[in-house]
Amino acid sequence: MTGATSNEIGLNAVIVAVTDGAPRVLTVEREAMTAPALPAPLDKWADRHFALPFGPFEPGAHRTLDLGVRSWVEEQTGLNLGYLEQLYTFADRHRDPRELVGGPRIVSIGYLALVREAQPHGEGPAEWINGYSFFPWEDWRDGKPAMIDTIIHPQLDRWINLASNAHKRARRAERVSIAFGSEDAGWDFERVLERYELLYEAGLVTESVRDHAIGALQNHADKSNNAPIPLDDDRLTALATTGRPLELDHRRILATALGRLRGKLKYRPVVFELLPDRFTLLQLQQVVEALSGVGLHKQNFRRLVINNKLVEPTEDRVTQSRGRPAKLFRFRRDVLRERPTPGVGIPARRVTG
Amino acid sequence: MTGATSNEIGLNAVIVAVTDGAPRVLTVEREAMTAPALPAPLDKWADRHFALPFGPFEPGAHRTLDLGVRSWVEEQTGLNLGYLEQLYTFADRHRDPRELVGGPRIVSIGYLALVREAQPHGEGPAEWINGYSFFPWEDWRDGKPAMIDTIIHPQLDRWINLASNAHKRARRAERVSIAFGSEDAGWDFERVLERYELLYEAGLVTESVRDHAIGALQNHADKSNNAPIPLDDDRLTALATTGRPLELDHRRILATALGRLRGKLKYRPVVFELLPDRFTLLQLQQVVEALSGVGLHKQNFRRLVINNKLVEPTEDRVTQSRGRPAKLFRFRRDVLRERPTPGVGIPARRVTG
DNA sequence: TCAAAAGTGTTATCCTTACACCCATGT
DNA sequence: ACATGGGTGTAAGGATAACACTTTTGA
Repeated sequence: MTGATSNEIGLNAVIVAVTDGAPRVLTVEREAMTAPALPAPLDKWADRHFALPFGPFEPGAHRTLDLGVRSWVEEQTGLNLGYLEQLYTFADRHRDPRELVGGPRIVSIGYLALVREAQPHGEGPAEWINGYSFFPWEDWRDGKPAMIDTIIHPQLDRWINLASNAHKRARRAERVSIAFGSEDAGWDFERVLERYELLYEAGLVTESVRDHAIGALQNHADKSNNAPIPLDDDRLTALATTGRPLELDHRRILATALGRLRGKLKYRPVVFELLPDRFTLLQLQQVVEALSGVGLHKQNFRRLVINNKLVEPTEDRVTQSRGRPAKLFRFRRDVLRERPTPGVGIPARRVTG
Repeated sequence: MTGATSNEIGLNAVIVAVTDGAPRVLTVEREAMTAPALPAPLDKWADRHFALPFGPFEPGAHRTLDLGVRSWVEEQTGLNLGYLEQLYTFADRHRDPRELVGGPRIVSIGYLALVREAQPHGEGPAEWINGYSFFPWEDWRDGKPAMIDTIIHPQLDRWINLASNAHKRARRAERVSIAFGSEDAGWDFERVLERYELLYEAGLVTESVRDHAIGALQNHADKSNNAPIPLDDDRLTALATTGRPLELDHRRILATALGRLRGKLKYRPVVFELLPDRFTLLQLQQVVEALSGVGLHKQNFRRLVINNKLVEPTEDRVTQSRGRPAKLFRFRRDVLRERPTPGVGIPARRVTG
C-alpha cells in the first residue's frame, strides 16, 4: 500500500479564449515535477514543462471555491475572469507522483473559465497555447485528421488484441467504437475525455509512458493479466504524433473541460462569453467551429442563430472586411427568459475526409 | 473574519431508486448538528433530523473517490451501488455551521448513485424518502402544483420588491422568470437547483430560516442594503408548505442531483439503471415520469423508445397485470455504439392545471 | 473584373405531436 | 360487459439539411 494518508486541496483552472480561429488555453511553465528519461521521439517534450494554472484553496481567505479561483487567477495572471464553472474534482491515487515519496494526496477541483480575448498576462510565465496541440485528433475543421486512420486506429486495434480474453477484447472494442466512432455511429465530438482516457490506457500518449516509467500509472485496470504494450517503433511514432503533454493529469483535466464546453454549446449560450459585445455572424460561426472542432454549414448556421433569436442585428456594419461589409449582431439576452435551452446548434458540413 | 483555516474532505451520496411510481432518496437520521428554535409551523421538523449519507474520504484506503463512496456506502447500508457519478463539490463558507465555533471548512464532494430497487438497508438508521417531499413544487405529474401560484409566486414577488433598487429588482425578476417560467417561457423541469436556490435566498425554505437564526446564511449577496424579509404569517404559511428540510446544505445537494438526473435522461440511457433487467414499457414510462416530474403521452412515448431502438422486445409477457398482458422489453445495449446521445425523450402531456 | 464574403429562397426529409382507433385480458 | 392497460395508423406541422442563387464590397 503506497497510499498517502493525508490530503490537500488544490484548484485548477482551464482558461479558454478563442483567437485567430483557434481555441487557446492558458498554461504556465514550470520546472518538471517528474521527468523520467523518455525514448527518443518523445524528448522533444523534455525541455519545457507546461501545466494548467493552479492555486491553493484557502478556507480562511476564500468564501467559496469560485472566489478562490478568481482571486489567485487574478493575482497570478492579471486576468479578470468572467464566466466560471466548476468542472470536476480529481483525486485518483498517484495523480501527483510525489505521493510515491511520502507526499499527500492532492485533491484538485477543476474549473473552466471563458475569457473574451487572449490578452497577454500580468506577470509570471503564462502562455496561451492552441488547444488542439494537446488533442490533434479533435480538430475536424479541415476534414478527418489523417492520423486517426493511419495511426490511432491501428494502434488501438493492437491494444484491443492484447487483452487477455475474448470478453475483455470485446469490452475494449466497444469502448473504442463508442469513443472513436464506427460505421453505424460516427464521431461524437463531445467524447473528448473518453478518447483521451482510451489513448492513455492504450499507452498512446506521452503521459502514459511517463507515468509508467515512474510507477504511477493512473488507470489500474491493467494490473490484470493483459499483455503489456510493447514499446516498438510503431508505438513510438504514434506517441510522437498524439500531441503535447502536460504535467500530472492536467491533460485529462483539459479534456474534461473541452468535452464539457462542446456539450454546453448546444444548450447554453456560452459562446458569447468568448466574443466581444458586437460581432459578425462569421465571427460567431468561427468561434463555434474552433470549439466544436467541426466545420459548419454557413447558410444554415446563420439561419439557426437568427431564427432561434439568439442574436439581434445592430445598426452598425463592419467596414474593414474583405468582402461585403457584415452587419454587427449582439447577443439577445432575453432568450434566457424565453427558451429553456438556448444553444447554438451544430449544423455540420459533410466531412470530406 | 470567521473563516476556518483548515479543511476536511467529505463525500456525500445521493442514492436514488424508483418504487411505486415515486423517486426515493436514501437518507440517514441523526441528532441535529444545529437546532435553533424555529417558529411554530416549522416545529414539525424539530423532532427528527435527516441528512444524506456521508462518509470521509480516506486517501490511504481509497484509490479513487468513486471507490471511496462505494466502500462506505456498502459498509453503512449494505447497498452495492451500480451507476455512480460525481455531481459537484460543495465548499461554501459556513455550509457546516460548526465552522462558527472553530471547526474546519468541510469540503463535500457530492455523488449521484442509481440503484435498481429500494431494498431495505443493511444496518444503521437509513430510510427511503419520497424525493418530492423535499421539492413539492417539482412534481407536475398531476398538473401544476397549486402551491406554485397560490404560495410561491406571491412570496417571490414580494421578495423581488424588497430589493433596494430598480436594477436589483429587475435582476431578481429575471431570475424568477427563468427559474419558475413565465408567459413566453414555461417550466423547465431541469432547473431544480435554480429554483431551490431562489427559494433559499427568498427565505422560503426552512433551512434559510435555520441558517439565518444561527448566523450562517449561505448566500451572502444579501449583506447589501436590500430590505430584510419580514417573517409574517404569510411567509410562515409558505415555509410550512415548501417541503421537508435536510441537515446542512444537503437539500441543495439533492436539488443538484435531481436537476442533473433530469437533464441526463434526455441524452444518456440512465433510466435503465433503475429498472430490472426486463420491464414493460409502462414501467419504463412511469420511472421516467417519476424522475422528470411530468406526465408523458403514452403512445408517443412508446414509439419514441422503440423507434430510437433503445429497447428490444423479449419473448416473455407479464401475466398478473390488470389489462392485456404486456411484452417484456430489455435495454438494447448496442445503442451506445450506434448513437451519440441515446436518451429517452420527454413527450410531455399537455399540462391541465 | 474578380475574389471574398454577406445574404436570400426553396426544397426534400425527418421528427414530433396530436388524435383516433383497435386488441387482449381479468373481474 | 366493461374497465384497464397494451398496442397500431395516420396526418399535420415544424425543424433541419442540402442545394442553388443573388448582392455588396475591396483589391
